[in-house]
Amino acid sequence: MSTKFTQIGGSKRSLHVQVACEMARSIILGELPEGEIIPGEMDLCTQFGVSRTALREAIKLLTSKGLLESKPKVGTRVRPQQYWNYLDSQLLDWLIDMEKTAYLYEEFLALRKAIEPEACASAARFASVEQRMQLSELFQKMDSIAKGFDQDVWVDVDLEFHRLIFISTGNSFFLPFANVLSTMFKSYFHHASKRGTTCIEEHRAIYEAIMAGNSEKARQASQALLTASDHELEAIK
Amino acid sequence: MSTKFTQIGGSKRSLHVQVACEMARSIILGELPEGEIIPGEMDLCTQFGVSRTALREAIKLLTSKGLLESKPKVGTRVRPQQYWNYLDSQLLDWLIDMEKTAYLYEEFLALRKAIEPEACASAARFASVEQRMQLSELFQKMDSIAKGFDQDVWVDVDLEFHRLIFISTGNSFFLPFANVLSTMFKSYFHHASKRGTTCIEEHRAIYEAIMAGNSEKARQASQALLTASDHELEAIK
DNA sequence: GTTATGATATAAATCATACAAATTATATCG
DNA sequence: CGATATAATTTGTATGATTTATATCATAAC
Repeated sequence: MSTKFTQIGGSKRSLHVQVACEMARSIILGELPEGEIIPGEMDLCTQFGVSRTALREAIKLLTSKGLLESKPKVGTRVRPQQYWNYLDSQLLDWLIDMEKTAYLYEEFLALRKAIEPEACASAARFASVEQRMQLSELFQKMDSIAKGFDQDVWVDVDLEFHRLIFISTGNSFFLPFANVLSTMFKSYFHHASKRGTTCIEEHRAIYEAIMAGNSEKARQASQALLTASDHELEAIK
Repeated sequence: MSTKFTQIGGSKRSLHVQVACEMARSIILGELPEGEIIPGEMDLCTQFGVSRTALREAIKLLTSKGLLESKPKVGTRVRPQQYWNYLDSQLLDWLIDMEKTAYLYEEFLALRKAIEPEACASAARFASVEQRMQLSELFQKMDSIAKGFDQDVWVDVDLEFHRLIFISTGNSFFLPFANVLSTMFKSYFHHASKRGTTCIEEHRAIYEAIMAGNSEKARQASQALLTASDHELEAIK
């Protein structure tokens, strides 16, 4: 286990987050296998070159995300992968910066196909008056941007559109998806840089269905958009 | 802000988790409104009667779940609700122990309706040979338990059945649902104590469809089960 | 008057150290 | 040989000192 980790320092993020990120990396890459007891706190402190306070806060962070589990005397062990909370935006942020994680985009699209049509249907039924106003405002912005296409601006507005839909469901459990979606989008457009389709007509269909309170139509429109996204993903591979 | 929190101590769980739980409670109940700066570390230490170490680890826990956010000089503030990670089993565990959270069961059922049919469909396509064997074993157990019905045993096996389906999708993003489902199930059967329906035939339909690799049938069977669950929930209200 | 620039106060961040508690392993005694 | 006590190890908790980041305000430049 000697000198597995490199010294930390220099970056802008807080120390314990950097340490947590490094450890998460090791765990995800399988350098620290599931069930394995990781080195003791003191060992890790010297390896990372940080104090025990910082290290422990890093461990608490990873414990909260389901990656670690520690007991007095026995040590801190890596929990089985099935307990990792992939729907945590911070964890996801660390994941997608790694190699061989392209498959995550496909898996995420599969999740979206399950969840977003239902979210759109719910939004059509439960969105408040205020939320419908916000959605209307947002879509008008999208519509105008779609013509003179500017990718950076588009991503932000597109994201806000989908986020607002999740919020408008009024279902607490749909909220985390908005955040995860945000993380995935940003990373996706960052890596697969130049791409140009806005699918504005598909978005319009969703928008109009939600405004009309037609949940069945909203569901179908969302499915249509995601099928289009599917073709995009194929084109890139 | 004086004496908002009571002294901590006595329970079996680690200190920082108890503190985190108490703080989460206050936040969720709105005693600490969104955007509000919570008292400084020293204040909270004296209020809870714990050291700064314990308090800070508690804050890190809540930060990881999206409830808090802290910056030097400015303090630690409560993040807007839309960033809270409701799909974190620990957070959920704290939530459902509180009053006026019955609505969570309904919201969760709505989420299940979106996600589980797709999960079953995926499992039918992607489950490995080993996973199919495990599922077979599990269902036989369910079938035998369903006759001489013992609630405690049933819940465990039922849970394992659904968990295995999520795992069998091979999609990382479906894994967290298994854990959340587990938390919700346990709480549900704990509160609404005596109830007896196993829906064994609905489960059988799912099981057989997955084993047969018939994803469309698996999807429909799952929908049928969830509709039955819907009626159960109605009966309790 | 408006906009940069820099000092300062403050709260969190980090460090270092000490002690407590829990659990495993070992050794001792009946 | 078995049960119980003891010791050793690892995480858990506590505390004080020190460092770093940033909002605020004062000052200087434009």
